[in-house]
Amino acid sequence: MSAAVAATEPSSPRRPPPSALARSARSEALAALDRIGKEISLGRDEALFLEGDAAQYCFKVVAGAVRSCRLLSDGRRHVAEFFLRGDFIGLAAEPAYPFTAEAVTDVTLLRFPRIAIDKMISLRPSLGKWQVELLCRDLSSAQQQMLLLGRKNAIERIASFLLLMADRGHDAEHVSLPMTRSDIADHLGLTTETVSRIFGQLRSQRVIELRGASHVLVSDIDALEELAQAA
Amino acid sequence: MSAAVAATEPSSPRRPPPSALARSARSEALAALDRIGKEISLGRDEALFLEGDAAQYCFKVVAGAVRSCRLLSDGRRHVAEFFLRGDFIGLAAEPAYPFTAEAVTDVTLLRFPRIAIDKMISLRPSLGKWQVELLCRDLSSAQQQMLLLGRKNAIERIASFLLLMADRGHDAEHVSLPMTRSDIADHLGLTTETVSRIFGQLRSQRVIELRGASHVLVSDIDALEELAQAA
DNA sequence: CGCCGCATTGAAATTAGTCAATACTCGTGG
DNA sequence: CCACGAGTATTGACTAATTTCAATGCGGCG
Repeated sequence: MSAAVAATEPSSPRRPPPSALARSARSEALAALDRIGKEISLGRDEALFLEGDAAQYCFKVVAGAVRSCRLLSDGRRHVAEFFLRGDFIGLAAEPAYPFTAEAVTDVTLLRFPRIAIDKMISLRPSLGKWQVELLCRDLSSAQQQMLLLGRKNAIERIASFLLLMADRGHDAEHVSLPMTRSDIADHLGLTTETVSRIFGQLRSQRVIELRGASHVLVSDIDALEELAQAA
Repeated sequence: MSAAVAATEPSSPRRPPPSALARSARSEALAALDRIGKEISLGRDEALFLEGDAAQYCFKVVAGAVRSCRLLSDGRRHVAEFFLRGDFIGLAAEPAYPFTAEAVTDVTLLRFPRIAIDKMISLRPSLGKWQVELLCRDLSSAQQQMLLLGRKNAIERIASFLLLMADRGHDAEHVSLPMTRSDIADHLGLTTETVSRIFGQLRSQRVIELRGASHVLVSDIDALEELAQAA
């Protein structure tokens, strides 16, 4: 459905590709993919697509952030993923999108017709493998998130989330949180009030500092990892 | 990683294949796949593999049930999925299993070397599509489960779970629960006590009847759907 | 027939949620 | 440049849901 890791950085430190040859075939294929994308922009809170829409396109985040969410009939919401620069959205081969995707901030995207993607995948085996790898990574992180939602308490959830965001940003010290407290709450299965309180608690324990609501400075990453019960 | 729907029943009512031709190519390929599987048996609570093991094999459940789980360092556990007859385990293309898989009951499995599977996939495009579809389905149901874990209360979780199990069994009226209360609790992010209490509550509301701990009779499926907040 | 493990039930404790009020912040317009 | 205002975020007091701890019950297997 999406990539948790930037696709324009083919060699993640976590999962090096099997060989230099495969690596170059892949990055060439990904570059070719980029070339068929059309750049589009959306304002904050605008929808890329709604749950149930025919899945005509997939997207890659160029700048800004996107959230995917599902709703219950009475309005309760869960935010499954946040997509940052380089992440793919809607890569899964389903006839209808299984979730709604909305802009968290003003956002710039590359938009790809799914038909063209499927065609490229069927022509280039390296792209097919790339798709399967992204799906596997997403599945594994979804299961990690289930562990968090099912078994971690509020502090552990926030600490885990901050570590994840720290990992994804350029600077592990300065974590930027483009989403609102409410987005974070709906991602972690908490309320905005609880998110706020835990941030306050972490601040008073000198684990983090808050430089405005959307900028966290991690003062003590070891303490944070301790608190996260690193699985 | 796994199939939520039996692979030997190629035409699920939910997701019919695009064409009769593709359908027969796929079922032929799946039959060929079955032929390279070796039948093995495990006793209750024996592990198929542990989280972090090299992912040499994948498995298909012939009889019995399997659970996949992840642990926190202090022993808290989450059961990500239950695998029943026909489901595939470990189909994701990852170098190491990202979770532990254990027999819920005595179980019979087909075991496939991953190398052989990858080879078949690269030779037969229909198998590759099948793999991608299973991954997408798993990902989507993982996200559904995140919604459950993050936003549903205990009654809604149990009701949703019973409906899911009813759907997977042969008879929607008679639901068999081969796993213990503790397995169910760890799957739904609850405790065994809460699971028991909710079963009791549903029984006193005449929504279900309990015929022994592992056999539930659904007396009022409409009420159950109501309670599940069907997403 | 009697265990042993699992399931159920009860009472107390705890965590996170709810409701309500106040404080920021950032963007806008005077 | 500063003041204002809307939308967020934070904080507090209270409530409710689920967990925890502790017994008791039940059922299947030896």
